[in-house]
Amino acid sequence: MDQPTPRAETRGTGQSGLGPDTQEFLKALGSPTRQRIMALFAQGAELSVGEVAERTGISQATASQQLTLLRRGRVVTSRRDGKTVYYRADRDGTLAALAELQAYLMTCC
Amino acid sequence: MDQPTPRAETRGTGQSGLGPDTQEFLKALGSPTRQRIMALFAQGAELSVGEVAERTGISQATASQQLTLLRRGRVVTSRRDGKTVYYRADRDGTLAALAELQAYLMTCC
DNA sequence: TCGTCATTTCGTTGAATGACAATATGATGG
DNA sequence: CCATCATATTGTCATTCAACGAAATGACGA
Repeated sequence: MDQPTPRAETRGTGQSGLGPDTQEFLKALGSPTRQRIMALFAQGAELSVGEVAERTGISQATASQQLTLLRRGRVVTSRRDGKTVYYRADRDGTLAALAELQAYLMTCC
Repeated sequence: MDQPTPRAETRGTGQSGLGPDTQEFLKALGSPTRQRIMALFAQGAELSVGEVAERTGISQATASQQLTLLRRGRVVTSRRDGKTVYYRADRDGTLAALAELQAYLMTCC
């Protein structure tokens, strides 16, 4: 039950703080394991789930789950080529989250 | 099965990952409760532990603990005035973490 | 179609986190 | 000093999270 185009952009949170997307972004990057995964995507590298699992030493199931969380945080994007799903850093989502984070931090600093 | 030994890595602020301070920063802001706390510090407001506890509806002990985590993440700073400890947003720590986060995201986008 | 490979989902277990009550620490006034 | 107020720490429990193995889903070639 996965929607490939979930553009639920609830921008109306307002004064309560960050939007849900940015919150997911922070949560995604706040995990040491997911940070270790993200280190593999440096320089625009594109890796399959199996490669991520092998390089990080975690099982393929765990890699798939963690990559799903990273995708929910708009940190990576996925591309399917046959039976293989390739992941890479999500430039737009990352920059958007960073911009919102910056704007949010402007309100308290 | 190959032996998963991914240690001996992630040292310093190279491209392999973020520094420990920024990791703590992300972890601190990734919590909904701590985000709710941070929303109180908008516009440079300065609040005591008891005020944070009362406004968020959590106990005084929990407020103190969460504020300690936020301070460890360089998100807030504390100032003691008599028996009261006032917390406020840490401008320098926040900007430093944001800068490092930006630099880190440059390596993959 | 059938089998196989890569990924995803399911079900479970142990560790980490969040929250509270109770207690300890520290600071000020009498 | 001693009492008191505000904060920090400790102990405990419930919830959440990370990770795995096993099974289901989806895609391609024979």
